[in-house]
Amino acid sequence: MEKLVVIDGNFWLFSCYYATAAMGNLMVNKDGIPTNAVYGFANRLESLLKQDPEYLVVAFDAKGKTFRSELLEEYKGTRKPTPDELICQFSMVREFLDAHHIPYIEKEGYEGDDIIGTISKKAASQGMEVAIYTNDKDMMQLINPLVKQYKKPQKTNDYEIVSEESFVEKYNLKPDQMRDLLGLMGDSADNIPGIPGIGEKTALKLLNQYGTIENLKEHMSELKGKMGEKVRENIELGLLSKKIATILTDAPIELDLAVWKYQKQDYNNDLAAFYRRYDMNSLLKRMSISNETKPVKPLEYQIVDTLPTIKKDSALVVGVYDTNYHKSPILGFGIYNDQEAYYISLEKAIQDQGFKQFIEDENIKKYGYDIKKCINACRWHGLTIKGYSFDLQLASYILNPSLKDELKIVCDYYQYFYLQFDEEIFGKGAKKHVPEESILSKHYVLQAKAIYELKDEAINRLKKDQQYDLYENVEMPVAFILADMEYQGTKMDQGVLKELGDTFKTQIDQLEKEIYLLAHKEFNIASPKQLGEVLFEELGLPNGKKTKTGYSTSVDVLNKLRNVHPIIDKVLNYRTISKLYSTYIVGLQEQIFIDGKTHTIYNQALTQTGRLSSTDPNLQNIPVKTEEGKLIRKAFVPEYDYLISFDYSQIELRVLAHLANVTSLIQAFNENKDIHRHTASVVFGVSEDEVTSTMRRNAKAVNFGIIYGMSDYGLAEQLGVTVKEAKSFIEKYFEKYAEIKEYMNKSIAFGKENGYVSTVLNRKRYIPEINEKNYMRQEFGKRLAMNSPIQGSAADIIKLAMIKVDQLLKENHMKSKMILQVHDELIFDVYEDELEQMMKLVQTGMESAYQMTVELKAEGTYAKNWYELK
DNA sequence: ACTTTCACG
DNA sequence: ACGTACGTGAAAGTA
Repeated sequence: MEKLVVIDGNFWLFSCYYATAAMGNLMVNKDGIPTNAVYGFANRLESLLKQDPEYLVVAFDAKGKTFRSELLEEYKGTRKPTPDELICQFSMVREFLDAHHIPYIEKEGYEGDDIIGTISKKAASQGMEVAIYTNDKDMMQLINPLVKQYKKPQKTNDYEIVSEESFVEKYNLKPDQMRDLLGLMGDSADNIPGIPGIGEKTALKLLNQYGTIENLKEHMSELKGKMGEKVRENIELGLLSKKIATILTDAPIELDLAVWKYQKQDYNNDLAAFYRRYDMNSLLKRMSISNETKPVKPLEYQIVDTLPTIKKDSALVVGVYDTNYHKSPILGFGIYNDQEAYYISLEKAIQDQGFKQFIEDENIKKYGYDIKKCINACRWHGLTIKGYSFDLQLASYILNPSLKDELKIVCDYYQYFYLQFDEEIFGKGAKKHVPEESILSKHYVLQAKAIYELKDEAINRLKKDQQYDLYENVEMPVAFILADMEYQGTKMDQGVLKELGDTFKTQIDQLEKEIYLLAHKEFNIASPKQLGEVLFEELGLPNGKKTKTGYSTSVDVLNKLRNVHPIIDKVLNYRTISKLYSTYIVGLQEQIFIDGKTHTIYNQALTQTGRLSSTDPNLQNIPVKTEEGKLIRKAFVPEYDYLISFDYSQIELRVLAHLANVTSLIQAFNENKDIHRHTASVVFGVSEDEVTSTMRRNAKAVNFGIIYGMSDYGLAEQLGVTVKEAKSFIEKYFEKYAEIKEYMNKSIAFGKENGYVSTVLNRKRYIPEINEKNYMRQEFGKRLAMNSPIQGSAADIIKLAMIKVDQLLKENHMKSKMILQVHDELIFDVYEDELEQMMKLVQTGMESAYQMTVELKAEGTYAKNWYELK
């Protein structure tokens, strides 16, 4: 039997919206447009399509009034206004269906229900089965032996099927009587009155006896008591309600089965474009995984055991299997230029002279994607790649730092759609595996081809945006420096870690016992849920903040309770030590290679501001603020003789002084003053000698706050003062430093106008939030506009410093090595006989990295381990 | 896979 | 009246 699937479009869209919007995390695309409802809709549709429906159509409510509101003014009158974030998705879902080539119907003057009613009646009269996808209980009146309702329960993704049989069983009524039932009992969702005083139970009883409201009217004189009175009084309202609850089955709509016939497509470019436009990457991914015949650029290549002589510049892809490329296998290499295309496996490549000649010839330029990864992965296998001259990842990151790091996504950004996700080739999670060579080789050669073909486009875009200099003369050189730093690694003293770990472990055990004693029970202290229950329910401590899931037990909450109960101090202490133990003792120990060093991975194409980030392990957040945490740093030792560390003094404030051209700040910096003291003296109107420690502390907080685009509330929270006091600090500050106020306003205006802000080296950050309607998001956008140029320019400067210092080290033939970068700090592993010279070179390099109206100042020390530095 | 917490600049 | 400081990564618990 033929089957027609009808989707209640409005119901789906609303339920998808509220299912996720209620969680408070509204999904948006890159431009800040909410997409959650359409995303959910698309997900539901995709899983439905897996069952290959024969005929499929979606029904929507049309704009404007229907006959129902003519009959009853207050119809649907109690509905909350539809949120703006959903309204904008009405047209988006139609755009989605158009892209998907799925037909939909809307008709002025009719609701989606009436459309569904009409077409299910017509289809059933032709002997077709009909499946109506909705949870709306009004719709149950349409059920008959051929028409079934498919309701989606909240939790599962399976549908509950309501057939005529199951309906009768549940209500002891015919589906058609649903109209009478609603007419009698009313419907609060649609604000249909029904007969006041009659609820579901009475209505069912009456219908069992009289069948319809019309028949009830004939016999209503028989009814006794209060109930009889109510019925007689409002029977007309009941009839009107029934009329409103009746779904039309004769709307002017034709069965258009030829159009509704569902045709499965192998690949749909419109849909792919839609998913990309709204950042629905998982759907995009699923779409490409589910089909095998999507267009792939014709590709001819050879799988070779020995590489022929290559003379031309080529794209070179190194097939690194795991995310940590310092210990990952390499599967093989893809090589492409406009005349040749090869794949060679690692095994063959290692033994092949042709391959060796190719990668080591620096005159043959190579183009790659994440060249630092390629270079270092190869080094661990004894292969040296020279002549990498282009990195598509870095180029794309400069063009837009918000791009995701996967090559396929980046290629899509250039409208180059011929690649597959790594996940499609290798699978994910536990199912990740190496595919057969034909698939693998094709993937890598296609990637090489993409890089080769996109190189000029990327460079042209960089030049057009005047960002080529930043790419070519900053990011590219930094990539090579970082490669060396990572490979060089950081020597670890494992004895120190072991000993410190034992101490921490003892302390943890001790604290654990004490906490159990104070709590009168044993529980998992590391579980915020259990801890919250113990503190705020069992011990009855005053609870303040709540999180989405329960009580907040974070430091700032617990700190306020320190004097209330002795358990708090123990818990805080337990937290600190456990953190140190698990993250820094155990975590670091796991990351030490057989050479006794850690080899971190710097992500150079991740942060939105231009900073680096560090993983595996993260060496940019080694404890320093508390004494016990700082002890971890004793484990970081030189491989050679000493460690040197130099850090920029107040680089972000100096950048701000420069960008905003703040005369008095510039002067204070150039006179080498204590900047927070200076600020305090300016803001509080006293001489620098008269600045108290509180004044300095407040000024310092305001100085930091300024960089973050501070709010009075945020500052108050930070300083532990009232919002009013915080506000007056800020006002005074802006009064004294009027240039800063002016600069911030200018930044915001620029961001609004252009959709991005930029740094001293023309690094851009796009800020779609700044033009959103949502107040909170817009404010966030403004803070980004204020903060990003400052944080980003500081990041630019230290990158310049790295290049400069690296150059100085080379010119002076130093054997010492740069090993770490921590945002405003550079750390070196140095030989004793170079110590003095290194101290000078590093300082010079850092201080002369970039010319501003403010001088740059770098301060440094040397020591036998990281703990002793500074 | 997500949330909470906490380490850093 | 809203609800709030910028940028990160790792571990553990929860679902």
